[in-house]
Amino acid sequence: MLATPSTDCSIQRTLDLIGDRWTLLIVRDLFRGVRRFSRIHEDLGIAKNLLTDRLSLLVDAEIVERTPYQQRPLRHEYRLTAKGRALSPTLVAMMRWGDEWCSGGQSPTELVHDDCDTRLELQCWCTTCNVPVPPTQIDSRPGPGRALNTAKAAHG
Amino acid sequence: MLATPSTDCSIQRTLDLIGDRWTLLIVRDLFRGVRRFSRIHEDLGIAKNLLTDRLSLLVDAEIVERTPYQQRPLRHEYRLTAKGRALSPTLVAMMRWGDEWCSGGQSPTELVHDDCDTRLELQCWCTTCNVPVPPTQIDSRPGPGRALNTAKAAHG
DNA sequence: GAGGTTAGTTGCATATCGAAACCAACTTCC
DNA sequence: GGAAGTTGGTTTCGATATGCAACTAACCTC
Repeated sequence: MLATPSTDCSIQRTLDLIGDRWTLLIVRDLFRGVRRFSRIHEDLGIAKNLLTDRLSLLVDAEIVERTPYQQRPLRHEYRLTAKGRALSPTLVAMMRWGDEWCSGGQSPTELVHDDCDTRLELQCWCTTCNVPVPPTQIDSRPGPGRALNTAKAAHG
Repeated sequence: MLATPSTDCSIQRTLDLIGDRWTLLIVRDLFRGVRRFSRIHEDLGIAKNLLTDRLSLLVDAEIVERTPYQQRPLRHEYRLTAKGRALSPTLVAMMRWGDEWCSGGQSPTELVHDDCDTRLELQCWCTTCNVPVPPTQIDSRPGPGRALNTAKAAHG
């Protein structure tokens, strides 16, 4: 969680916010509806001081918001913001990878389409052609956010 | 990088392997074709002892393989295995998130569909309905890899 | 008013990190 | 043939982060 000297890489910037051992697990719990300090604490087994620290970093980063769920005694819960919910594909990607490569292809939990109960895949999607795009049809190029760099074969 | 007591969660298992500040950046460099110790070292600014450590963990995890690229002096380079290349969607997801939320929507690098040059989104895809599935239409259920757990609203 | 619940803070031992120095096996330059 | 450079590390050590346990505070229930 260092202030890295702003390299022009979105992966780097993302990891600066969520790239430690606990943060994404906290976000996962919030997705699952585990929203209170004590519940997250017991679910993850994270030390309380670290949980306090990580939650406040997440709130600072506007990934999570802290809202009261009762007065007297005043208690807060933690909820994902739109920015936080946008981490969904990242978590899904990790989950699918873990399923495939760390659990012998057997998912502990499956994600399915609520309409038809089909197990979901994660893919790149072209909004123009309206088709999924496999890795082989992906090109990369320097984007509007700072150029100057070579950015040749930037990904796969 | 602790030996976590095997919780039934693929996200957890994935983070046990790649969930620290450097590992995914190393993987990103390998995707980009930066494969040698000294090049990764200077590109990331990572301490050499940590790079040695992380590379050997990646090799142990079979995400990376170490192969000689010359004899006399014997030198090795690091290449992604199939398991490592399968991390592509995870990196793409993080890249898109960082573009959207940490770079003011301005991508330093864009991924585009080679057919039509449209910037790509990463989404869940239902192979039955042949449509992209937004987070709100995702359900989750216990999978074949170990059941017993409650696994109610597990994701979105 | 004793005990429980929730959400923390504080203090301290230990583990991990980061920077720099050092090392070894070569190669190239002069 | 000796000096300096390159690559890929290992070692050392002070700084930082982590994990555990104890403590606190505000309230509620019995």
